[in-house]
Amino acid sequence: MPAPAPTLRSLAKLLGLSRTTVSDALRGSPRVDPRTAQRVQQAAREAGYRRNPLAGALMSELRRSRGSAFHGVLAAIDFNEPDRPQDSATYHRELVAGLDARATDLGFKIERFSVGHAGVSVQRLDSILQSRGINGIVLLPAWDEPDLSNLDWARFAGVYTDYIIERPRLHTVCPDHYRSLLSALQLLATRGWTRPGLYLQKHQDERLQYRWSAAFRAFQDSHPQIRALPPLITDHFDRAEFQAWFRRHKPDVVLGHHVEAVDWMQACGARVPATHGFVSINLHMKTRPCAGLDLQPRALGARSAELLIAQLQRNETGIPEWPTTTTLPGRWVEGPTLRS
Amino acid sequence: MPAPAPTLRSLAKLLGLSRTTVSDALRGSPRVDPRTAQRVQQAAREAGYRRNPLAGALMSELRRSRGSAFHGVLAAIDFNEPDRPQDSATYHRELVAGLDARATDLGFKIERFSVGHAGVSVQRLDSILQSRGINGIVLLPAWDEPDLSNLDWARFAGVYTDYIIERPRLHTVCPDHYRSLLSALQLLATRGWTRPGLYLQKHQDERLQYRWSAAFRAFQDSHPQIRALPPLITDHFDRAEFQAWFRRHKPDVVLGHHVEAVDWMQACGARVPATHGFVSINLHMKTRPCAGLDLQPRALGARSAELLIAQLQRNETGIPEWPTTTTLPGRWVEGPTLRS
DNA sequence: GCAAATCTTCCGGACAGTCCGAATCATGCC
DNA sequence: GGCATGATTCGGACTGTCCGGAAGATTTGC
Repeated sequence: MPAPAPTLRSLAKLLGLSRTTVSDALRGSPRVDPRTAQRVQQAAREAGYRRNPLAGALMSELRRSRGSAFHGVLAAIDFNEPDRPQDSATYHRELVAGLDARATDLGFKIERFSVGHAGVSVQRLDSILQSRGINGIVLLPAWDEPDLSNLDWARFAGVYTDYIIERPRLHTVCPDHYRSLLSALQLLATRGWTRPGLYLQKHQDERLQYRWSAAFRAFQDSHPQIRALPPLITDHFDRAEFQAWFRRHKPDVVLGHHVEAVDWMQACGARVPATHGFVSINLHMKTRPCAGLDLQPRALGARSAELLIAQLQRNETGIPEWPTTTTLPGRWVEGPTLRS
Repeated sequence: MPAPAPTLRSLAKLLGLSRTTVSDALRGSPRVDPRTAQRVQQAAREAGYRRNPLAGALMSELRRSRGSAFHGVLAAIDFNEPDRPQDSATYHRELVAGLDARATDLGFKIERFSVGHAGVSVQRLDSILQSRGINGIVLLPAWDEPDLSNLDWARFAGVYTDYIIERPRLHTVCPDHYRSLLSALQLLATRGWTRPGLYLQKHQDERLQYRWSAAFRAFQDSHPQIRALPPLITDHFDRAEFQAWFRRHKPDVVLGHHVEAVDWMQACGARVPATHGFVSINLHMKTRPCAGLDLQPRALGARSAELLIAQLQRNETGIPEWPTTTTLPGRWVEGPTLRS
């Protein structure tokens, strides 16, 4: 018969102290006599006491927010960037939808906030969140490098829903671009395509640390039967540049973000999907029906909610010691720009 | 002045019922009169009641486990592979150490099991785990593709601590090889190294879907001032092959797993660290002091424990609908094989 | 027809750890 | 001696859940 697990109260009784003194002592509060604190800590070690992190999280929240009880509200922060491309709106929306759905399942609620330019300042955000008793934050993808280092992170737990954030270094959740592109290329190879071409905007590749082009090159290197066409990586989408590249290297299937490339290919005499193919590497940016990769923003949003809520349940706030990246491979979707 | 948020107790008082009846009613317990339940639910909606998810999780766990000493036991499964290289033993040990430490923090305990060859069969494992009431499983890295699809996954939550597992498709936790190598190369570039060379065993690159070589190529592509030497990727570590490659391409710094390459370089006339450098891309495989990347198995183990325990606390078992990969960048470590 | 058994519905106790105001006691100063 | 100050400890209140049992209604058995 195993002995029941020691609790604050049983430990207190053992020591002839009150549960509060024991609690304060274990957390190193200056309100207790150092000698008492030491005695308590030793007794805790010997009794094998382990504090229940869930209870800790609950009580800390409950006591701190005095009255306006913890209601599990999470903030979704949108960076109001004027130069962000419009075509990422669908992706954003789906991300928030997944976030919302999963958070609701787990008993939390999402509220959206806008920061920068048309939105509030970071300092204002800090006081808004603190007065509302919100301490879980999801940062929606930003086009440029976001900076929220001015927030008082000791009070918050946060997740960024894109590859890299340095200010501060938080856990991130994002698509597995590398693996997604690799499996798309593998699928195309089994269907007989031998001259895949990649068309990217430079900024899109750089912000992912070249993961798109790296996967493309790695696939070429490991598949000798595939023609190693050089990818076209340009500063801006440009018809003339694309067509020069297309005519010169003659890809049979083009992979890229910009669906309008289909028109440009057809203007060069290619027939899509009869003779040539086009594959979108982010279907949420498409402006017309298309085959390609669904990067699954909805599932990413759900996963972000889980990650954040797990932190809150462990009562973990602040910048993580070892920030991690959680990735999800894309899902292949058939479409009219590729013959089956 | 905002009204205080409604709680179970305030709602119960309003309705003239006890807090337990209200709680049961809101969770659809068959113990309450359906008419009462409906009345409660309507009142809750009108009052805008939202249950505190933290308190819910805590109490649910508390009541269910009825004062047992620990909240649960997790299984760490080791695949007993005869052909696994010996040099991964340190990495394994550190991984388990991190797992154990974090699990203990969170009120869980780790027990190790061995499967295959010298260990038990998968079917035997299934019955052992079920009879012991264990339902959280961490799979330690396997050299070949592990197969645990025969386990009755409806009862288990699992995490694999390496890149890819297909049988079944679980969440995984592993180093971010791509990002680690990229930042190591960037660091070397800022220190003036211009001819980095990569030396890999083929199997090591393939099981990571070419992430090592892809990062190496991506770095070369994006840094024109760096000489793009071809990586040496061989079936086995081979001195003659290495030296031929070294003499021909003259790398000034070599990155790889196999520290013995330092001897081979020196036999070719290179002086390490005076004129040339060597960087290990997995310091836990080193057989002598060395500069390089610590892939942080301890932190990975800790993260695996968190991921698994979060699933258990949400009461989620079975194969996840969308398996994700959680990665952690390596940490740069100085050493005697590289001048500062 | 009435006691006993069964079922329905609701209630109360116990539980976790935290925070802050209040209580208690010792010490210093005039 | 009286009062202010400081050091230390304590108690109350807080969240939602589970289960044993109370109270009352209904059915069963003879």
